[in-house]
Amino acid sequence: MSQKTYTISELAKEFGVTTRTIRFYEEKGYIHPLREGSKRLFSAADRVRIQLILRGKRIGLSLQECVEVIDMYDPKHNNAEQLHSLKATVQERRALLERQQTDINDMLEGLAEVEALCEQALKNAAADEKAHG
Amino acid sequence: MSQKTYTISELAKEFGVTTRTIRFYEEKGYIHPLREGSKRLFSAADRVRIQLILRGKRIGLSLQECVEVIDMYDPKHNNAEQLHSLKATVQERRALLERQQTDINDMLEGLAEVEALCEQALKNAAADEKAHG
DNA sequence: GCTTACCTTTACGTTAACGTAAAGGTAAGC
DNA sequence: GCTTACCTTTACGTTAACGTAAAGGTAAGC
Repeated sequence: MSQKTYTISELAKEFGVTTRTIRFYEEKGYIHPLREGSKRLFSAADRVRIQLILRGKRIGLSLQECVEVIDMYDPKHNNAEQLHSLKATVQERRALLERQQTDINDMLEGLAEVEALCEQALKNAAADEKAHG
Repeated sequence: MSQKTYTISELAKEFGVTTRTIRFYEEKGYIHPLREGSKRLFSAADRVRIQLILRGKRIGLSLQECVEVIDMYDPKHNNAEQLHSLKATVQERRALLERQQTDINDMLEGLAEVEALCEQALKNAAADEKAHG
């Protein structure tokens, strides 16, 4: 049984990006799909990798940073000499992400307040309408 | 008693950005410091606004998006006609931020695992060292 | 066999968010 | 009065992450 593969437009549609975006990622060496003739053939692993890249992007990482984080999950980069520096990188990234969480929480709180104010004002406007309109 | 003001380099230093960044924000109309002769004088309100912009940036908003969110807090934009569209904008932004939180949580979990693996491998390496070195 | 819907490469264009260099004004301290 | 440390404006440069256009190959369906 051969593995399931995907075309470029299938993945583009699934992830809500253009085919240009996916080609760009290959151009930069972030993904390496196989070829069938000249056409790209994406494996399940390619698909997951693109998914991870886009997830990283959503939290504000650059593409470069995305693949750095993703490659941390790859066992072949875990040779003993690099473990110390890898750990440092992970912890640094972690601190940054935790700071982002704080920022997001602050903003969500603020937005909840504004939303409540809006609803109150809308109610008042509606009551006003009823009384005078 | 006159209000406390700040120079451009004071704020740049406090927030860890260059003076160019702050001038750029004014250039784009995101802040409007007063002038004393040709020199910029930043009020406490200016300072807070810059702080909010930088906080927005940290969670991946564009400058434009930052000021849009910030201006939601400004009562003078809350006239009745715009409340509905304002509320929609707020909720949209909120959904996006919550998605980002999910993404960040996923990534933190993954990084915690990798970190644990690293520490284990380092321990093993140290034990190995002791046994054979 | 010809449309239609895909796919390909090459290559120049675009926007955001500043960086950087040039050229100069000003106020404080020795 | 001259250095030092600030401040100013103008203007061209840079990087990331694609967009877009041109020019063409291919496979399926009528």
